[in-house]
Amino acid sequence: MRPKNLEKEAAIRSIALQIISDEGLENLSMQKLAKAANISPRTIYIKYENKEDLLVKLFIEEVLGNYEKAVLQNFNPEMKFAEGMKRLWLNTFHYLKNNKPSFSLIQYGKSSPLLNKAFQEKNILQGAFFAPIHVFLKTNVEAGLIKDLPHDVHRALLFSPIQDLVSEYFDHLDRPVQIITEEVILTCCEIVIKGITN
Amino acid sequence: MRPKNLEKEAAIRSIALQIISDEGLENLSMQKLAKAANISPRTIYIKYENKEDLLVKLFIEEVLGNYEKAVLQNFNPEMKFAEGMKRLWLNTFHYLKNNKPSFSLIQYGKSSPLLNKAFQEKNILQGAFFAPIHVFLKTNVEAGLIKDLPHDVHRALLFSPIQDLVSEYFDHLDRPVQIITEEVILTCCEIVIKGITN
DNA sequence: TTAAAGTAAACAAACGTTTACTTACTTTTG
DNA sequence: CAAAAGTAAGTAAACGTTTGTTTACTTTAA
Repeated sequence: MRPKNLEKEAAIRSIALQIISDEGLENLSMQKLAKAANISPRTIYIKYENKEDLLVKLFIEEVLGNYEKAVLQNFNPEMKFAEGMKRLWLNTFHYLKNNKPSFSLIQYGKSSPLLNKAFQEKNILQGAFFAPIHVFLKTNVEAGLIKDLPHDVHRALLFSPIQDLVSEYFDHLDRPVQIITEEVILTCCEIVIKGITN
Repeated sequence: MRPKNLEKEAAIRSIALQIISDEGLENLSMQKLAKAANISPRTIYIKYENKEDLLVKLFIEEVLGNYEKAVLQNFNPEMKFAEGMKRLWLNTFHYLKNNKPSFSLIQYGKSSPLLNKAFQEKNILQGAFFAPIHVFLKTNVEAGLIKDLPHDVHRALLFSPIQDLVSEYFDHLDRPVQIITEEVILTCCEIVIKGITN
């Protein structure tokens, strides 16, 4: 039996992300993707059931999976609060600024009903993504160091600004000066820490 | 000469938003829109040049225009910082939670290259949206009350959490309890204020 | 009467997906 | 230990639909 060509599978995923990032999710078609990856449309259907299946797997496995890994690198829930937060913020910044296609699909995850639904199901049913962050926040709440709020609210307060700053980073790539530097990120992180700390 | 039927124009816009919110931008087609609005596809092309033109005008004029108006209601840049922030946060929360289709398109504005580009051009060339907020922040920086940062960075720190909380609000509509209440919003607003204040 | 607003029906192009076939590798066989 | 048999991977070309947009015509009110 002829074995699967794993390079082709990888090409499908990375080129799909590329197209979504450059032209938008609404402009990704199976035929365009096949042509760009230099394969037959049929080949995509060997690896994925249909377009929805491709998009959901791309989002959940490829993008969110790697994103989670990158963000949690060298992080552990027993770190001191400020130290842990800075680690998470810097990991997020460094990973996303070098992976624009992933960032684009993550943004679409907040817009597209298809991807949003897929994320919620995965997140609710199988225990959440980013479990160590859950533990980290819970520990710090119990120690009385930070304010007690539902986890989703914590997430909005502590991590939505860094995602917005990454978005600004990409917007500023087309402009004369880059205002979003590692220094700015750390300043912002301190501001967020100051707010949530008791 | 036969006059334009303004009701049809309004129907096109509101039904387009509805479809985008329910099924996603990638599932909005001109023919589907025409059928849902009970008009001929040709009628859309009397009012809009093409699909891009429709989407951009929907986003910039209809959605962002009304959103700006709602957020700035009863706000003025001379308010005390904490008071002004709470006004802006509550206006945002109340408007968006009652206008899910608008919120959906705003989210797409951060993902879709088409809408993102349209927003940046409008925002950079014609003086920004939300000009009174610019003044408000500048005044408070100059008075030494809040930290001095680029405006885009301020925006990420001060307003991205409220948008994320609205997203949580909608996610929790399908669940047994709503955790995002006006009380939670105000608590979060105070946390953000505490962080940015000198 | 005039002219833009509006409709029904159609256009070519592109869509997601499938059919019919070939290729390339593993396993079985003499 | 080669050669034949078997099988999933992969391709080229096509399927019927739907896409964005237009053509040819009708309606409406100044």
